Amino acid sequence: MSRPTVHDVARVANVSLSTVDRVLNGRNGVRAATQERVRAAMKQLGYERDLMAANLSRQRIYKIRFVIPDGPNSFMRNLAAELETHARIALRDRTEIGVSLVPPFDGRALAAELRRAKEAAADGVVMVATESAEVRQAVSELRAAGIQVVTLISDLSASARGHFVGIDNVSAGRTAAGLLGRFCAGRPGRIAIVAGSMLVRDHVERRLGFEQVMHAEFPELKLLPPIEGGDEAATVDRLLTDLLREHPDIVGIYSLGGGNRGLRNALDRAGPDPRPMVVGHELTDQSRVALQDGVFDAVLQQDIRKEVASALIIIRNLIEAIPIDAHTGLIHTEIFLRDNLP
Amino acid sequence: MSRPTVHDVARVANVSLSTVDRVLNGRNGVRAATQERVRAAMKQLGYERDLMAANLSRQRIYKIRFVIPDGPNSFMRNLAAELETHARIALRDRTEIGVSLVPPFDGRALAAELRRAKEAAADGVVMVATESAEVRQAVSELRAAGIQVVTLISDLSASARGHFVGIDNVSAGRTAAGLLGRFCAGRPGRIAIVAGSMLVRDHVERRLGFEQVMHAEFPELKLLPPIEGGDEAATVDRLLTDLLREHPDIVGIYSLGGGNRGLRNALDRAGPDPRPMVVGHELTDQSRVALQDGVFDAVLQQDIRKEVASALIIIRNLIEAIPIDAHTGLIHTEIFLRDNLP
DNA sequence: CTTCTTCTGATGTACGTTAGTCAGAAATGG
DNA sequence: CCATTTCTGACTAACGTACATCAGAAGAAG
Repeated sequence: MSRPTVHDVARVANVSLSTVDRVLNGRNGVRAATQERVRAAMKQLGYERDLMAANLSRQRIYKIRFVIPDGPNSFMRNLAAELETHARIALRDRTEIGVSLVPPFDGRALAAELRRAKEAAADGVVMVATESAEVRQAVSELRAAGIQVVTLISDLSASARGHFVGIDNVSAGRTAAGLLGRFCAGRPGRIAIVAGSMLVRDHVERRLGFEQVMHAEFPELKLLPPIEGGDEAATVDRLLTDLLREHPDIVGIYSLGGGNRGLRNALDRAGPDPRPMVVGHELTDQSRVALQDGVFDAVLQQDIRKEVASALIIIRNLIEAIPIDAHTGLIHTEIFLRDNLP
Repeated sequence: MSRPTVHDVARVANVSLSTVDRVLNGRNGVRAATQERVRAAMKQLGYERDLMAANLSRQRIYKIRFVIPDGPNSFMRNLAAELETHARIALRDRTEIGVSLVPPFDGRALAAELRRAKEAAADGVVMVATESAEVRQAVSELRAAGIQVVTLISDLSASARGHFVGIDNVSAGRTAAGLLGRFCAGRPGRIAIVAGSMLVRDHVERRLGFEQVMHAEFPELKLLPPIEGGDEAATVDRLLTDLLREHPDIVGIYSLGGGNRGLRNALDRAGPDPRPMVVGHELTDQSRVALQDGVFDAVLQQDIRKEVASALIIIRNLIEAIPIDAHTGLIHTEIFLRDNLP
């Protein structure tokens, strides 16, 4: 049996095709009682509109805008590159992808760009969020204008965004602690945390999860307050070099953001005496080499391709009001050791 | 600019719509020279047939058959359940999913079921492979009949399958060794390997990767030959109990298949003296509890939902001869510690 | 140059939906 | 009960492709 069509619905509800169409597309001019009859028929038949036929008919093209941080961060550069290739493929699915770059960790600039997406009449926006009142305000405006918003990689708190696609950053932080704690087994000392900025939620959450498990399971390891390197190699290098000089008893480092090149420089300069164990994030050219050289012991990673693919599926479902499978947006944190590098 | 249509191609190639259609769908009755002109026009315009319109027109429904092992194995039961829910969703994409269960580790039964799928004129088959000449033969027949074949979870060697969806099992084995080796640091002894059957390629590959890294990086740990429990709790229990009695110096266990309930029973019976470290596969109800109780130290896991989703995308692309993104089928091995259980 | 075969073009219908027009029916108000 | 408003039905043309039919053109063979 093939699936029911509008014709079947019309027949069962004892109305004309036009009326079914009016109900289906929320046009006015149908009495409440008749609407009910139509809806009942749809439910009875298990009618689901054929999205392909519908889109074909209405010549629909989904306009999706990605708003992502600019700058030297390798991870974000990979994201931009990934979007390039996706743009071509997505056209097959009637999806047009645009990309805007904004300064990182800058709520105002992000909010301004979001407003621009609104002017451009996008159907949906996918953004790497920075926490700020202005951003939350801009997101509300977008949704009020009927534009769907999905946060990618870094979420917004208490936000009106339709969905989040990315890893569970609290869990990632906990995992990092579980690994780093075990790796440092038997040599108590201090743990340094290198963050990008406490303005982005993913970094905040990773720190939170990390500290939870560290305190609970590895009390012999003392946590230093995080240094904020802005994901820039030079800053990380400088801050970490100072920190290492100040605390010679650092046995482990958790790098929960970018700027890993700076981290490596600082470590190389400090010398290999009792090399601290290092857990980092994001498999980039730098971190991959660092793993192979034994400078990094583990790297936590989110698969950016899968995230982009998920974000596209989710935002299209949001636009079409199709229920979303809870698992679609949940990206697992991958763990790389030297042994399972791809 | 919207994408070009057959009309545009016809205009540019200076032929009629009918001729373009004949070329596009490989019907005969077009001179070679004319075919060339049409193809040139398509390339020049960057024409891509609109799959949605095409499917709408030809009323195509993709018939996909999943052939998976039957039996008490929780992991496979989850897979079956997952397929149930997918079956409903997939209908939206003109995809009809059928499921066949076959006895596990039985090449003959699998081959017979594959032939049945051929009779049923499926468009594609997704199978959890068992290594056997009969199976390879049946797969060849399917492909000769124009039926696409994708292997899921466990691959076929030198096979004619169109694609494999699952984790890199060699890498999974290496990862397991990397973890178990580090966990056993400082207490040399023997390592037990518990497999399901050496007839399925995923188990063979996991063992291979495990032994690679164990020999290379942790030579102080001696590997025992694997026991084959057929993924059945009772058998695993019996074999492992014997093994533990025979070798009191087992410090680590790698369980690369199913039957984890039996493993747990055996361990509980042996008592907690110097509890061996355990790395297992697949997050099921049993293994989750085992992690929480500290009986398991790590669980490697493949996300079956993602695998099913990927398999569907891939087999549809195979059917339509759409190029396949190499990353679509690559499922990452997820690592769960007690700290990052979902 | 004719006859026959092989190509090609023109045309129409269909797929399931959107979206419009217009006439006529039903409900509402007075 | 009539005038007026609000609903409803019948019809039509798209969207991009598939597929069938038939007439006519071009080419090959005689």
